[in-house]
Amino acid sequence: MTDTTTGKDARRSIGARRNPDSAEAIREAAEAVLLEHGYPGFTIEAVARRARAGKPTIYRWWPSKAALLLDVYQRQKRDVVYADTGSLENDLFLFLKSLFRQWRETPMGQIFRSIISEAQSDPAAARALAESGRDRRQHTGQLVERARARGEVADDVDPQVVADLAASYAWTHLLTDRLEEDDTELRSAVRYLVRGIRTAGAG
Amino acid sequence: MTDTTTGKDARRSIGARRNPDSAEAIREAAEAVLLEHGYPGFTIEAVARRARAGKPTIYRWWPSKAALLLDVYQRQKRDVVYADTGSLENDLFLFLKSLFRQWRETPMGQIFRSIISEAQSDPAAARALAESGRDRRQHTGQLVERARARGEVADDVDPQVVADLAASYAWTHLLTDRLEEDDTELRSAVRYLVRGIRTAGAG
Amino acid sequence: MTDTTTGKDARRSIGARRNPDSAEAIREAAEAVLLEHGYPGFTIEAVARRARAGKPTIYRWWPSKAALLLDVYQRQKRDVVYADTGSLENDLFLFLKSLFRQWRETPMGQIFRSIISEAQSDPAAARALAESGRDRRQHTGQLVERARARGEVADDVDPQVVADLAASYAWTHLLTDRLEEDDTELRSAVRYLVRGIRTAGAG
Amino acid sequence: MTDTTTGKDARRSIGARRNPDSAEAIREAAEAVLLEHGYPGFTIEAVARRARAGKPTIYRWWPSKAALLLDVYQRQKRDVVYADTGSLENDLFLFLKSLFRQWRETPMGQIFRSIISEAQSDPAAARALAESGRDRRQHTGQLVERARARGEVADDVDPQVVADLAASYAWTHLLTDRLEEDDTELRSAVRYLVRGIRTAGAG
DNA sequence: ACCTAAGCGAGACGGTACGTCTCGTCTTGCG
DNA sequence: CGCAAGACGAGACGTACCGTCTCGCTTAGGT
Repeated sequence: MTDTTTGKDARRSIGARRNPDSAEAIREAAEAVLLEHGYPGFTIEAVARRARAGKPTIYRWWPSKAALLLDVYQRQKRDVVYADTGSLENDLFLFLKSLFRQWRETPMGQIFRSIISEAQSDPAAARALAESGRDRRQHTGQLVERARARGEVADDVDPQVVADLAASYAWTHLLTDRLEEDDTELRSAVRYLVRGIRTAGAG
Repeated sequence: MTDTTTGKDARRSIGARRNPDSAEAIREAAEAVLLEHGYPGFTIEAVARRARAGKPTIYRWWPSKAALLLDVYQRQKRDVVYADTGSLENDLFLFLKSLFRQWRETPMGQIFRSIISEAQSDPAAARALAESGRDRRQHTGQLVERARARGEVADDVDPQVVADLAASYAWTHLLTDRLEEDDTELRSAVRYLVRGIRTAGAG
Repeated sequence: MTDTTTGKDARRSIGARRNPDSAEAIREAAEAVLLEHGYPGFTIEAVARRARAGKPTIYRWWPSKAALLLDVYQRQKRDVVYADTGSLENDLFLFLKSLFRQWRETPMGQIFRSIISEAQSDPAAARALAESGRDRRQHTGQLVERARARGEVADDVDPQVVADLAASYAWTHLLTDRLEEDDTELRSAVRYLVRGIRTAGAG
Repeated sequence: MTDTTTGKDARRSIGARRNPDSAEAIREAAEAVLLEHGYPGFTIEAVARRARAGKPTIYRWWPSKAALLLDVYQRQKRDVVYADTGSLENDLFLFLKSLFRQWRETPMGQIFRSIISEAQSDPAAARALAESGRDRRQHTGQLVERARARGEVADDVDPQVVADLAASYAWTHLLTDRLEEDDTELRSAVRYLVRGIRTAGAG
C-alpha cells in the first residue's frame, strides 16, 4: 500500500537521534500490516519486516503493541462531521452516520477495533482508550450543550451521558460488524434518545 | 517408556465416546485460567495443563479458543433480573444494574470481555457473538414490548433498537472498566432513553 | 561432565551471529542425551531442555536430527590405531581391534549406531554416511596399499574392496552387539581375508 | 437386525479366538504401509487404518512394532539360491548375487533395513535379529562345510566366520544403498575371501 | 438354549514430540 | 548513540502417534 522503502537502499542511523524516516516507515508498515492481515497478523515482527526496521528500533520508541496501535490511530485524520443544523436530533444522526462511514471506508474502523481488543488485556491501551473516550464524549457533548444553549434540551440533562449513549451505540455496531445497516435504525436510535420512547401522554 | 500413569486416579478413556468428566474438567480449567491469568494467559496449553488433559482432547471437541470461550460463557448461569415493576424505566434500570453487578462480581464479565476481544479476529466467535447479541436483544426487547402492551410506549417504537441502545451502553461500560460507577449516571441514561432529553415544550 | 549451564546466568544472544557457546552446549547436550536415554530418547526437545536452549536455535543450525547426530559424531576424536607392523594381517587385526574397543568404550559406538539407524530413513544422513564410508575405506585402503607396495599383496587387488570387507565386518558386529567377542574370531576373519580360506593346494 | 457396521462388509469377531483374517489383513497392511511410506511412516496407527483394524487388535498379538516387522519379514518367501556348482567361490558369489537381487527387487530389502534399524533401539528386535543372524550364518556356513568336505577348504577354517564375513558384506551394502553395484566388486570380494589377497609366494 | 468368555472395530483418553511462529532482549558493526 | 540485522531463551501453536482403555457387538464352546 504505502511502501516507501526503495529497494536495496537501506535506511541507516542518522546519528545519535531518532530517525523520523524510520518512525514513519514503521507507522506506515504497522497500518498496512493491520489492514492486510488483520489484528491477529499484526505482530511486531511483521511490522519490522515490512518496515525493513529492526525490532529493537520499534521497541525503543513504542513500549508495546498498544502504543504503536494508538500511534497509528492518532495519525489518521479525523474529519468526522460535527454539523450544526439547528436540530440536535439531526446533528446526532449526521454525526453517527459520518462516523459509521469513516469506520467503514477508512482504516480507522479496523484500527479502532484492534485498540479496543488490545485494551482488554493491555492496561496501557485501556488507559489510553479511556482517556480518548473522555475526550470524545467531551466533543460530542458539545453538540448537546449547543442544543441546550438554544433551549432544545432540558437544563438538567448531562451532555456526557448523552454522548456516552451515542458513542456506545456506535462502538457496539463497530464491534459486531453492524456498520452497514440502513439509516432507519440509526435514525430511530437517535430519535428515541432525543425524544424518548414514551407515549405522548405518559409520565 | 511412555509412562501414562501420572497419578493415582487419572481420568481415562471410557471407550469410544466422549468422557463428560474430561469435558467438564476442561471447562472448569478454562474458566480458572481465564480468571487467574486473564485473556493473554488463556492458552490451550495452560488449560490442558490445568485440566490434566491432553491438548488433542481439547482440540477434538473445541475447534478454537473461541469455541472454548463461548462454551465457558454459556456454562454460566444467567440470573439477570428481568423485574416487572410496572414502569419500563425502572425495569430497564434494574436490568442494567443487575447485569452490571453480575459482570462485576462473577467471572462472566471477564469472560464476556474476552469473547468480544476474540470476536475481533475470529470469525466463528464473531458469528456466535452476533447470534448471542440477537438473542439478548430479543429478550431485553420483551421488557419494552410489555411496556408497549400496557400503553407506556408508543406503538411505532422498535423494541430491538431500544434493547440495542441499552445493551450497547452496558457493553461499552464493560469494555472500558466503567462497571463501578454509581447509579446516578445509569439512571440518567435510562431516563433519557425512555423519556427523551428534550425540554417539555420542544417538538 | 556435560552440564555447561553456569547456574542462573542464562546464555544470551551475542548479536546477529551464531553464539558458539550455544552451539557447543547443544552438541554436548545431544551427546549426553543420546548416551543416557539412547536413540529413541534422542529428541530435539530433550536436547533443547538439557542445553537450556530454545528449539528454534537448534533448528536454525541443524536442519534435522541427523545433522545434529553427525555433528556430534564428527566432534569425537578419532584415535583409531593405524599401526604399521610390517604385516598386513597384523595391521588389519590391530585396526579392527582398536576400532572395536573405541566403539565399546567411548560414546562413538552408540552414536554411530544411531547414525546408521537414522540413515535408513533420512536421505541426508544416508548421504553423509555414504561419504563418510568412502573416506573411511580410503583410509583403511591405505593399509592395503602399503602392503602392496612392499609386495605383500597381489597387484590386482582392489584396496577399496578389502577395506569394504573389513569395515562391513566391523559394522555388523557393532549393529548386532558383538563387539565383546574374544580376539579369536576377529583374528580368523582377518586371516581368511588376507590368506584366503582355501587349502594350500587348491586353485 | 442390529447392523451397526458403517461399511459394507467389515470384519468382525469370530468368537473367542483369534481371527486369522484380521491377522492377515494386518500383516498385509503393515507390509504395504512400510513399502509405500517407508520406515518412518510405518506406524501402528497407519497399519490399523490401512487394515481397518482396531489398534488393540494389533497390540494384542504383536507386542511391539518390532514384532510386527519381524512377522512381516518372515512371511516373505526365502528363495535365495544355495547353488552347488562344485566351487565355493562360485557358490558364494551366486548366493550373494541372489540375495542382493532379492533385496533389490522384493520388499524384503526395505523390511530388513527397517528391522536392523528397529533393533538399534528395541531389545526384542535386537534379540530376534541376533537369532535370525545365527540361523543365517548356520545356513550359509553349510556352503563352506560342503566345500570343506570335498577338500576345497582347509580343515581349521570356521564356517561361521566365513559366513559372517559374507553376510556382513551383504548387510553393509544393503544399509548403504549399494545393492546396485556391478558384479565385479562382489566377485572380487568373494575371491579375496576364498583365495586371500596375498601374493602367491607370501606367507 | 442359554451363558460366559474372548476377539473384534472403533475411537477417546493423557501424553510427548514434532517443526514453526512470535515474543521481547541482547549484541554486533556501520554511520 | 541510533540504526538494521538477526541470534537468543522461552514457550504456544495445532498435528501425529503413542499405548491404554472402554464400549457394543460378534461368535464358539461349555453347560
